[in-house]
Amino acid sequence: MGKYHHGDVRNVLLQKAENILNEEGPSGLSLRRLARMTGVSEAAPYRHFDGKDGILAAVAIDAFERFAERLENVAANVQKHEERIMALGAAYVHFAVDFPQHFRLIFGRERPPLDQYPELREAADNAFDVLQRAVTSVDRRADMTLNEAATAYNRALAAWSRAHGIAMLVIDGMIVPPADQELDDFVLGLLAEDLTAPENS
Amino acid sequence: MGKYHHGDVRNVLLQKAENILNEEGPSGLSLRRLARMTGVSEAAPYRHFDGKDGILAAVAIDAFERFAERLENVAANVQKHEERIMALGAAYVHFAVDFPQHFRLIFGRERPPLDQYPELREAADNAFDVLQRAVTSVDRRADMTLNEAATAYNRALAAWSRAHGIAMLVIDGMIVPPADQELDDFVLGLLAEDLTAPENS
DNA sequence: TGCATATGTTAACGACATTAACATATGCAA
DNA sequence: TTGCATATGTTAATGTCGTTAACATATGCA
Repeated sequence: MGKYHHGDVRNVLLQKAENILNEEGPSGLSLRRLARMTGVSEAAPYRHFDGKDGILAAVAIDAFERFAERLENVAANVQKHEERIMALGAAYVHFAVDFPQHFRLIFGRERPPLDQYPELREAADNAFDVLQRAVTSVDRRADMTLNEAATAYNRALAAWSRAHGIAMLVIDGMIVPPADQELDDFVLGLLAEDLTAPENS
Repeated sequence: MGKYHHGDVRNVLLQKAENILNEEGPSGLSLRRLARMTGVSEAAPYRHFDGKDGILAAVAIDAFERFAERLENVAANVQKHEERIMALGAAYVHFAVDFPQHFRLIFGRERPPLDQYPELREAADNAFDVLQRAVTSVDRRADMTLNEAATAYNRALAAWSRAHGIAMLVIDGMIVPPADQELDDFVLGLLAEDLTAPENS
């Protein structure tokens, strides 16, 4: 009785899911609506994905890959260590601003559990590896003492935390970047602030 | 026909809502379940709150107040400017770790719109005022130039961003604080890292 | 005492995620 | 080519949710 849809339903679903996520976030993404928009029955998505979490996992994998790609590009194109850390931070925030919902998805509580989606775990690990390698690369010398290694690790965490905080506060609207300044410049300025420095910057 | 519940339903609902939120987050908080747990009909909460957002707003107000209270305590008890910034950052993260769901609620996308809940807006503004005043207090001199004022503001933003980033990454499990170290010490170490400093810390 | 209002209740509506039972298309083996 | 296992659809059902309407009872004040 029922007419069949053309092929490639999986990709169409995934594409529309990305669009909806971008506009309304994970809670606005309804499988039924998604199915209706795709012109397919309401149960069809379950043939291609492991329920709602399955779709979110697929979108998150995509997001992680694009995220890692951007970071890798930046890391490869900036030679000096300090500049690279800064450039990475700016790219980190820029990605969050460009794809706020994707950013929230890969970090927030709505992300499907990594244990249940091995590919998702892989994508996540890869993205964070890129980040950490790029930040600590210069410090990874064979003759490092344990203490030096720990310091390098702490520097990576500090850089990451700062970029993450700026990204979060900006996409949540708690920080409004000045309109008369490039986003990257604004971010670079914040990253470079040293809280232990004397009063006058 | 129906038996009536005793008085003070509003507070009982609010209390249970806090508990559920702590354990399962905003999406796990269902009005119907909440009503059932309270031993009241499924429509009763609507007599006391403006739907689900209304309950979340009430919880968020509470969270903002406790948050501001902690920050104020710290700010009042640390005299030296740099130390105060650091102590505030540690308290900020500590609150997030103690009440991760509350922290997420007051910052995240699930927070009810401030426009629709004036008391919520007030609570939010107050909390951020406490923060910003404490961070910039020393810099608020009458003879400040415009440039100096901008710098002070940037320092506040930088401090806030860093603490926020650490808080988020820790409660999301992306950063695992070392077990052999006090949380506050770990946070203080991260906050003090200067990314522009030479390699050896 | 009487009545407006606050506070409850039941019952309904529509959206949702998920699953079971069933139907059709597709590709590979004989 | 035929036949069948499997992939991919469909419809229909279950149970949850937020919300609201219609109705019932308690409370406090004129």
